[in-house]
Amino acid sequence: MIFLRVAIPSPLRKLFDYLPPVKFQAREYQPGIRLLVPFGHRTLVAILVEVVSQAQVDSHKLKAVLEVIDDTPPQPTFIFDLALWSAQYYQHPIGDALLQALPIHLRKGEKCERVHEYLLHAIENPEQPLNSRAKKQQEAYLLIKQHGEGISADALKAELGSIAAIKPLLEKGLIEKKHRPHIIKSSSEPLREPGKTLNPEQLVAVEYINAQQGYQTFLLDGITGSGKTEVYLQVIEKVLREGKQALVLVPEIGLTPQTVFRFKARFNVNVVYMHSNMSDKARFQAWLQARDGDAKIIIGTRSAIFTPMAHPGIIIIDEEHDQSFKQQDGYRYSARDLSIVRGHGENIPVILGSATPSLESLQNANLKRYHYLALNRRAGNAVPPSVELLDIKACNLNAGMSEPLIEQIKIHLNDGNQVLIFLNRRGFAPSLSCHNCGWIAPCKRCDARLTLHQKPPHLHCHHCGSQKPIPRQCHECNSTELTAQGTGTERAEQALSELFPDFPIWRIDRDSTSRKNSMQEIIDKINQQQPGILLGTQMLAKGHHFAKVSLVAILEADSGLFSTDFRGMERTAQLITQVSGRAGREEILGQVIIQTHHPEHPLLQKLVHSGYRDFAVDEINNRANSDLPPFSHIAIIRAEASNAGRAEAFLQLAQQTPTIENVISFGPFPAPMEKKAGVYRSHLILQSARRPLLQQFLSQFCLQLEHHPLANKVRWSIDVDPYDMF
DNA sequence: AGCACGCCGACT
DNA sequence: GTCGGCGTGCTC
Repeated sequence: MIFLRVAIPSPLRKLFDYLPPVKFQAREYQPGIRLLVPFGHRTLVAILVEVVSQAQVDSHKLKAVLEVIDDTPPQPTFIFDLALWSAQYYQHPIGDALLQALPIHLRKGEKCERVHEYLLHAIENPEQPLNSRAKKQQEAYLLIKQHGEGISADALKAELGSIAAIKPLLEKGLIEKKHRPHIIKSSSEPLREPGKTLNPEQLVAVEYINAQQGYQTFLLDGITGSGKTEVYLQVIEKVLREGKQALVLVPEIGLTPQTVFRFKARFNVNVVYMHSNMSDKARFQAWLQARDGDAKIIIGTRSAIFTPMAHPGIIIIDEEHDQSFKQQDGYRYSARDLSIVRGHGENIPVILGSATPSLESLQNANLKRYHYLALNRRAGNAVPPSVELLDIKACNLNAGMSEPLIEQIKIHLNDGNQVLIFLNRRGFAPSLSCHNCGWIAPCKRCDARLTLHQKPPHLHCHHCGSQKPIPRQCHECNSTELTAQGTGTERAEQALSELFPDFPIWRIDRDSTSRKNSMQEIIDKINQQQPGILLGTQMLAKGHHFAKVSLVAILEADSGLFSTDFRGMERTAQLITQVSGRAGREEILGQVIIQTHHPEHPLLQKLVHSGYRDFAVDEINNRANSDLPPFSHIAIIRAEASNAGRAEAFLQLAQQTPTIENVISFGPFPAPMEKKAGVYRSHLILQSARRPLLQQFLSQFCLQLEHHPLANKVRWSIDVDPYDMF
């Protein structure tokens, strides 16, 4: 008798045993295949983990598998094992973790088949004549006839706008469908256009990486504009020449058409990408092409780390410090960290690239776990920008801008250049307060203030999304003197348009770019090169190249300096450095002005006068002195409940279970924003100097939590290697 | 997480 | 009388 032990997408951290399907047939059950099983009152897609001869529960409780979906596992064993490893490491329920490693199409139980793409061919001597009145059909027929090798329905649609004519033409036998051969002309020469000439640093990096065999991790630390992408391209070239594939992960907002275009322009190979705004079907087809080796370059965001490759060649993580590589809810895995595990397992190199590497990666380079490669020179003759701290302690501010800054903006605009103003706050003002009694409009569901927006006028909570009209009177004293406190991008835009009425202002934040393509439209306008002001939030910090920007102004550097989060300083430094990198490219000398109330802050001083790397050395020392990551490893147990105190009570009880030696727990503490979207949140922090010890402890601790008397009354989750402490 | 079961309040 | 509110408990 055999039993099928399967993983079920549920929050339960265990496997479930099933009987083989009733219509029993002698067959082999390979781990990794998908099964349809009855579970409670539902039918779910499950994944076979192992075949056992002894069930873990009484046989009368066992149900039978309804259907075997796959004959063979849809993904290679290695990816299945990676997903298992990740479920274990991140302490996430196994079924959910295994299913999240698959494309959505497969999670839903769809058959794992490649859609055979058809090409339409014209039939030479059709039995029926073409209907002379059907103009659309004639047009389509002629176009198809022109394509001797056939044309896809998609391409036809692009030409004609409609493909309604295909059906009648097929029925009349005027055209026919033929399978497109899968192997896309794999020309022996992968280069479509020659690579750029490398500067000596790039050359060293490319040659160093290409000289290594098998698994190695390289930290490519290259300042903005130093040509990291060219290094990636030339390393990929070697991979392609060996007939292997490259997986390139980019931050969520970094996957733009231009990114993909750069790879397609260079190489004569099938490049696919996976992005959240593609259809499930399109992503699944890209996944299949990668799995079967037909896609040679795969570009994707976080979840693409689980994309199988038939001939793995290299993994590249661009902007490795970016927080979007860590999933921030549910299954909290880090695609960057998994890329190292994967590279090691598949014995292929991994490149982590960034202008502002994470302190973890820098420390790994210090310990010689990673090879450190630096690119310090900007491409062309671009000179690094001059950076200054502007003390605004005693300054009058107009919408967050000091007099000296406004003067500088004027100079740069009059020189015919563009100015970039960075303000990491959306809306008109971060709060609305009563001039008479000091009351501040609060969010009912969060421990937060409501942000005032003017376009359209309303109060908006940026933490839970709730909105309400602007009150006319103070809720405490009924005074009508309500005033906007502080500055957001809307207000800065208004002030700038009054100060500089002759120049265009382009505002870039979530509100101004919510419409599809509106971001691209604004960027196109900016790149028309006339002088003007770009004003925006961190959306401005990444990727986009603005050739005409000569001045970058950071209106407020202080918010991250005294953050309760130990990574606050690191993030601030990364953001300042990334934004500053937008200043001055090519022939224009760049200037960066950072407004601050704390010009004497030692880390700010270090960052401005010595740069990110020296800053990082100091900050790594600080981490070492306070035993924080990367010098220790932590996990957070987060609990939330609608009932105040219950989340904390849960963790309080949990905290009483003894830890093992060398694992310590702190807390529980109320979360930095205790109440959010109507729920109360509490944290328990576990820390150890040794990763395996923390792992060992967490495995048993999770099981205890699951059977905790309050476990059903609170929502709880675990975050291993948390990125932020919220 | 779902989903059903179950036991109390305001509707045709 | 019953539709539906969400507390509680279970899932091989």
